[in-house]
Amino acid sequence: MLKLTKTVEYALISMNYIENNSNGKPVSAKSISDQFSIPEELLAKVLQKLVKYKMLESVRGPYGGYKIKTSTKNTNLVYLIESLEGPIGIVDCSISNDCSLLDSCNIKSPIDSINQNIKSVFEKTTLKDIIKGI
Amino acid sequence: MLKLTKTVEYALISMNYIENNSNGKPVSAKSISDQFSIPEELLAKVLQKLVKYKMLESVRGPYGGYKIKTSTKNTNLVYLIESLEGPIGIVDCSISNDCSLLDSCNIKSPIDSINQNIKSVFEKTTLKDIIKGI
DNA sequence: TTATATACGACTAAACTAGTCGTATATTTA
DNA sequence: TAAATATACGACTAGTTTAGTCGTATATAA
Ligand code: SF4
Ligand code: SF4
Repeated sequence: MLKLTKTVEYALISMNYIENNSNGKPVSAKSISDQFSIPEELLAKVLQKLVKYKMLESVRGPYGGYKIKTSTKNTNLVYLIESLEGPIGIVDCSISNDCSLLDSCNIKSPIDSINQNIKSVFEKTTLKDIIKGI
Repeated sequence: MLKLTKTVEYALISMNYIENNSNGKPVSAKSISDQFSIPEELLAKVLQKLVKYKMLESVRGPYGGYKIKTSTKNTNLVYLIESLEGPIGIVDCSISNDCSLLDSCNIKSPIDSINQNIKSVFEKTTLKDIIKGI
């Protein structure tokens, strides 16, 4: 409950590792997977999504791999998480309005408020914070 | 991801409903289950846990049910959630120290900080806030 | 041309969450 | 004291989500 997914953790670990081990050269999925014992195919899919959403760029072929896009170091975690996992919300109705209790629900308003506070924690944290360590 | 469980939602809905429909008399699980179309046995188990952790008190037999313990209106949501679901933590290592990456992990420190911020959102919210609506 | 590495979708396994069932116990009222 | 009502509690099943695997295609350096 209230957990991040491994996908998100792998993304953050990778961004940090790439930033600190790149020197301008691309870092391969394999090298990250070795370093942290993350299943290679799984990690590759995560990195590919980060490329899709412009947080990394990729270089194919031998000596290829992934590089950080410096322009996205100010990206906040809501963007990263939602890119990987879809909308953040602590209950169904904060995402989709399809809860069957919606009409009778007596806690929606305070829950919405909590949800907003949770989101703002992730909004205030940027990739820069993760890459440096706080 | 980052979702509350139905158990927690049912607990909050029930506390709110009991508070506003009690008039000193106990409110039965059945009546709450009817009102919100929550499976009766499931709800009963949730309410029983709330009794176990002193947020409700129960009255057995006909005309029985559950009453709010006024002393616990200042209870915060960390206490309620952890009573029902165990320790709150956005990653494994914020709960149990048994992550296999613990030694090599390069994001533990910033993640710990985020985790603390998330917990404090729930710490700052009390049952009073939920019962009234914010 | 070969080896390396990303790209992408389909599939399986494992874990967690939600819901059900059966039985026991307490208490009110007739 | 019998019957009806309602909580107490543990075991079990079903459903959903998360994690991980596999197969195939494509790009590129040497
Ligand atoms: S409407 Fe109420 S019960 Fe349904 S998801 Fe929202 S908060 Fe939860
Ligand atoms: S040690 Fe790192 S990888 Fe493991 S749970 Fe903690 S933050 Fe996640």
